[in-house]
Amino acid sequence: MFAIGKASQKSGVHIETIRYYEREGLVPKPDRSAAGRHLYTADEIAKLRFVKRCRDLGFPMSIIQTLLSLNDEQGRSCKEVKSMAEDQLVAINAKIESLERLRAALQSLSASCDEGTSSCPMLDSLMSEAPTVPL
Amino acid sequence: MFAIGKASQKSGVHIETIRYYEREGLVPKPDRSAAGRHLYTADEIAKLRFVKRCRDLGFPMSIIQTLLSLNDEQGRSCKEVKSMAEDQLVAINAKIESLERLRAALQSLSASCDEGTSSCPMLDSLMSEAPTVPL
DNA sequence: TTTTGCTCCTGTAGTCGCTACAAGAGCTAT
DNA sequence: ATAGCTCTTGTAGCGACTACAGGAGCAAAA
Repeated sequence: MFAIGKASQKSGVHIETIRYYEREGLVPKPDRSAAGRHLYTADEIAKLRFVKRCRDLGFPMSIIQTLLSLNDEQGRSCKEVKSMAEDQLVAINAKIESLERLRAALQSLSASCDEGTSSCPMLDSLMSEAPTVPL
Repeated sequence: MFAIGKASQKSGVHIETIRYYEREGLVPKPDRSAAGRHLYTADEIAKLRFVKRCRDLGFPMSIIQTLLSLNDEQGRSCKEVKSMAEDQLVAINAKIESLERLRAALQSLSASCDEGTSSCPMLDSLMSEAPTVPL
């Protein structure tokens, strides 16, 4: 049994964030010591670590909630998990593509921006009705 | 002179978002008609369009505020603008790389997840102390 | 002219995923 | 005993919106 500081260290989730997850019902509030402190079991810490990894993978909390319940459920969870992972992959790919388009636009605007000129081509383009760069 | 609905249409910024920008002081509140409605000039609409384009390029509001003031200032703004654009490019590249790492991790986890098995390798890996996939 | 239905106004609260702070109680090491 | 860390609850803030509620105004059809 570990206090919240240890649980935070072992899971990699900040103390404040653990409390936030508990408030939001993403993970259950653990039992307490006589003095009213939360005490975490190894299982509860594993759950926190799971949440952290999923967040790092870009899953929103609502999806993580579902994943946690699939995990508790045992059984034919794998198919659903895989499909959620694939949805997430699609979302990540979309984000990457949109950032790449953005980068191209910014690079082209930035390249037009030379040092000596009195007005700024980049600002002018962004202000104009028909921009020189597609977004 | 255009009412807020037209200004929204012409700039591509949602009405509520225009009001939000005005509340935050990013753009000035326009003059009013006799009946108390905001009336937007072409210039004010251009400013809104500028803010929209910058937001689409991923600039935060604080940077946009600086860009707007550089634009008003006239003069040797171009160099500073270019440097801000380059900072933004660095940030975008970092985001793209981190998303690509994420994608690799998710793909590898998802690939391990086959349909028939009773427990889910992906969930197991995410729950375990030493994960099979680097983040 | 009245009525219908759109637009506009202000103000407030909600979103997501935290993060920070305050004021107090408890626990541990010297 | 004391110093200094850790824990508790509660609340407010972040960025960039978005979504109401409740009311006023305005333009065009009947």
